[in-house]
Amino acid sequence: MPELPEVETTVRGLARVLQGQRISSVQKRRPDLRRALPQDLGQRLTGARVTGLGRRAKYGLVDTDRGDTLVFHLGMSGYWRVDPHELLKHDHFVMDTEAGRRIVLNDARRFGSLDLVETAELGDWPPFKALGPEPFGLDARELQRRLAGRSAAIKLLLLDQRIVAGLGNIYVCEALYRAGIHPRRAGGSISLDRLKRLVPAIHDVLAEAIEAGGSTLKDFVSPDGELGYFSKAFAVYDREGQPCGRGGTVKRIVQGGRSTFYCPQCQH
DNA sequence: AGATATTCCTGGAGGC
DNA sequence: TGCCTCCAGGAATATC
Repeated sequence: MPELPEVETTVRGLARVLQGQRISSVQKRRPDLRRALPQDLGQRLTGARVTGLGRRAKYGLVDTDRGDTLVFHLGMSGYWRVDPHELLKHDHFVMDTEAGRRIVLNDARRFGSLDLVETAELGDWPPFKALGPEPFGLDARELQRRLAGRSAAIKLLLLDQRIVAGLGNIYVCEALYRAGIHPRRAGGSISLDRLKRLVPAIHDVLAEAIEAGGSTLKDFVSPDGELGYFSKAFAVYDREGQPCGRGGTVKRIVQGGRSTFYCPQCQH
């Protein structure tokens, strides 16, 4: 599912098609995803030139020369296809460039979003305003400060986008495993020494996933249609009952209504 | 304030 | 074969 590495991979793929290109037309194939698409999306994008692409947390950003940024979130099932032969069920948004390229957003579950925000106002845009720091650039002391006084499980706190922005269920499980930290441990009780193992673990697992082109799981496809392969490298995620690789056996528990995978032998 | 539960939606998997 | 239930994912919202 799209977490930070998949969004990063998607943005890089879209950049190859969109960077510097003029948008010739867009097509809304339904009026809403998670929320309504902007009424004036078509007018504001048509004829605009793409000046840059970027990412904030799990959001992809497409800047235009009109001072607007198209902000997309892939939710749980969203993905872009490039130059598809045909349109499929759940293809909700189509954008064409003057160069004759096409990108199509498919999102069966519609937990994703598409917004058009004035680039200069992005920092004040409500969904961005509360976001914590990017995982890259986060250091152990900063994380310790953000966890201070919190009694909730570290697993849940790392999923909270206000504490760190961009982590999802998969990479939180993997990072905690790598750092040897039990997912139920109270966030505020973790020593600085242990956070100094956790932060690099987060960096490493994300960087490796980006390097691998994002994980596929069930329905992530990179923009050029190639499947990523990082999912083969999961140590614990979706591996209940299987060996963790260091002699332990992966266990599944539920936290906040969602599955956590960890190794009781390796994580304390 | 913090912690927890619920909601949105579809499709795939597994049970009978 | 079909019908049923359960589960996955992210984030906003509601409720304790």
